Amino acid sequence: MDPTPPAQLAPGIPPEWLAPPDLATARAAQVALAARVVQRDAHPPVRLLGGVDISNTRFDPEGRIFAAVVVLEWPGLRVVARASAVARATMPYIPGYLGFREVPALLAAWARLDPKPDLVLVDGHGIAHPRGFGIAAHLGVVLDVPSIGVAKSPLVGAPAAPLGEEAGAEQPLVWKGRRLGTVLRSKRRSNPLWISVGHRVSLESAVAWVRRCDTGYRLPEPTRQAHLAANETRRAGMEVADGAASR
DNA sequence: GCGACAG
DNA sequence: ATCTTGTCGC
Repeated sequence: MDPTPPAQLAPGIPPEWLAPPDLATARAAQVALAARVVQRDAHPPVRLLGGVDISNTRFDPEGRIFAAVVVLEWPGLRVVARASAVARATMPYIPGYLGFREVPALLAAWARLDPKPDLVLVDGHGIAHPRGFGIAAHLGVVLDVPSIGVAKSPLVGAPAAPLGEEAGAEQPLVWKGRRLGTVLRSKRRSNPLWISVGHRVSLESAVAWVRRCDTGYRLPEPTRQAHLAANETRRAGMEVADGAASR
């Protein structure tokens, strides 16, 4: 693969905050960065949508993270660009600190992406997080790019009331009496999606975009395509490693 | 102190 | 996140 161009960080983001030495520092960075999250629509007209995800290999001694970011045209939802990167995990997976583990790899892939999307859907929570700084908010603030959190399971909070069984049913996501997002059953007989603001979008728009990106699957198309791309990247990366070892 | 806990 | 093809159920 090509050398990784330096990803452009938003002004005022200390690079060392991307890889804190310990959890206490990481936690402090989250609290400070969470203050920068913009929970209203402050983005250009959306012509290009983005999707990001990562893939891991079970028991990988190298601890590699295969990141992928895709761009889809709107409307149409066709993939028009893709980029990927491989990075070494700096941290293990710790609930509440996912951003520190995955964002560095995503930034590397992002730097190689062209064109850049106007709005990105991230696999994970936005502000629906103990300190209001889930990975979607993390990536959004660090790049200062509009983002939406689309998680497949809860981290904090619960639906305000039992969620309907039918496709399209939704309930407010509430935690400690606060509205953090929306729980949406995107498909019948499937577990719901946990949607929350990432950065520079309102919750209303976030939910609307996820609904618009429905292509018949549980996951919205951008995130679904990113997941496929991340897996392809992993397989390709593994082949290279296997080939080098066996030939 | 105990249990929960995105990917 | 990942291991894994076919299979049972809606």
